[in-house]
Amino acid sequence: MTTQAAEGLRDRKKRQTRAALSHAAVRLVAEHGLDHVTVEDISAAADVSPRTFFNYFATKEDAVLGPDPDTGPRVRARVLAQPAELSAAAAVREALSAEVAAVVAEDRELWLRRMCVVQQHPVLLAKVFSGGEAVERELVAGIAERVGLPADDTYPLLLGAAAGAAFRVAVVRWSSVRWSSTAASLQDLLAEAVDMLAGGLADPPSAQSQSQSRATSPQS
Amino acid sequence: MTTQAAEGLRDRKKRQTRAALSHAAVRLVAEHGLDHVTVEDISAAADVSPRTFFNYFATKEDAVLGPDPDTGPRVRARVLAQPAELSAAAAVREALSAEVAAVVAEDRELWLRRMCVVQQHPVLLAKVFSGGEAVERELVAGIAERVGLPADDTYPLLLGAAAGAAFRVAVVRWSSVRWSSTAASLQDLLAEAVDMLAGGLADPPSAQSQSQSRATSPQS
DNA sequence: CACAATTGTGCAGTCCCTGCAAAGTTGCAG
DNA sequence: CTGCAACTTTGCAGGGACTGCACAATTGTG
Repeated sequence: MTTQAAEGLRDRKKRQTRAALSHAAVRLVAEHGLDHVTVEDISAAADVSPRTFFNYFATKEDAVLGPDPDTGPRVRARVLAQPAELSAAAAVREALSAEVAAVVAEDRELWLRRMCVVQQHPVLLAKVFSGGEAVERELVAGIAERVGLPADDTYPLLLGAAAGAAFRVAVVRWSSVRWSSTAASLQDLLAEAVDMLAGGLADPPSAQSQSQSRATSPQS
Repeated sequence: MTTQAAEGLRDRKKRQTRAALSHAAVRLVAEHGLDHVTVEDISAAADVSPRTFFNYFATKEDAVLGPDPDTGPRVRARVLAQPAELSAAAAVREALSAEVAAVVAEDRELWLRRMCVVQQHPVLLAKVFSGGEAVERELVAGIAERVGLPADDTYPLLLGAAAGAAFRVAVVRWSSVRWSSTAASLQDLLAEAVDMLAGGLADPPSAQSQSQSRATSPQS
């Protein structure tokens, strides 16, 4: 499904090179830290010239966290493929959940290491879901198409951005909690976040001194 | 209010230098495009050495879109200062609305130009609300404190991230619509987005062909 | 095998960004 | 006002990201 049968030698090699660079980047950065790894190191580990590196990735960060090029279209297709009875928000939830499941199943080690890297370099968080970039645009396009609104309308834009936010939060919590006793799956955390969004961010789900008593407790 | 009386010559000069660099950066980039302006150009326009530039901003982009250092704490304080009867989501809405009003009133021209820049370089969108950076962290901390939850709990993280997403969407729509006939204010767009979030992203607010086919089917 | 198309590579060069140490400024106490 | 301490600015040297360009290598095709 991910690899077409009718694929020439050329495209296969491209995939391999790209994967080699990505894997090398993730491994080295997880091992030595982002700024202790140069593009030269990565290309050397992947057996290509440094110049070739930039034929595949625009920046060093992209090699570590950049999604492969067909992630966007795939997510978009997933959103449209959800049963028509689902609300748009539910469709997005299911689509993302399916995507996470597929991606983690396919390359578990890679993603575990990626999460280590993210934990050490929160700056890269924006790129995990490619904040505002290609994937989110495709997602927005899919939502827009599904609900029959223009892609620059508030609703698709907001649902797409909110989904990205939920995804980011899920990743953060997952990578910060996985060292503790409770090991929640990324999908569960994602579902939790999306459900909370769908619930309108109603006050707190489980605070101690909350709904009424907040009025009694002076804050500032 | 913004400038304390008890402020030495030193701090005043620092403020001035920072503002000069920021203004020069925004002006030049709006005029010539992001990659046709070098740090050297900016520092020259601000009458400081290139080296000094990096004493104030870590990156070129920060000089264009980076919020001044006390934005984070200010937003946090705003969240905590909202009346206790408000829900957390409502408090965030009011806080952001107030922040936008204050900031736009104080330096309108600067912000208009900033929006031009953002429109030309969507890559910078993440930095408008400093996606995942200082301001969002402070916002999350404020929310957490307000509702009495730890700052690494899902709820504060998600509300903060969602607010950032709403802000981004509002800015996008504002800067893409302001050339058309309908000129909505940034605050209105922000309120619209936050309300949509608070409504749980209920299906489409105004879809044409969907309303019936979806209305018959309940969401999960 | 010849030919076109695509991909890999080396090279030169620009620019971003940093550490360090030497100036120049400002604040302050004597 | 004078000397000292704290801080800021600046120049310099340098590493590393990234790009354009020309050329070599490889693959697809007739």
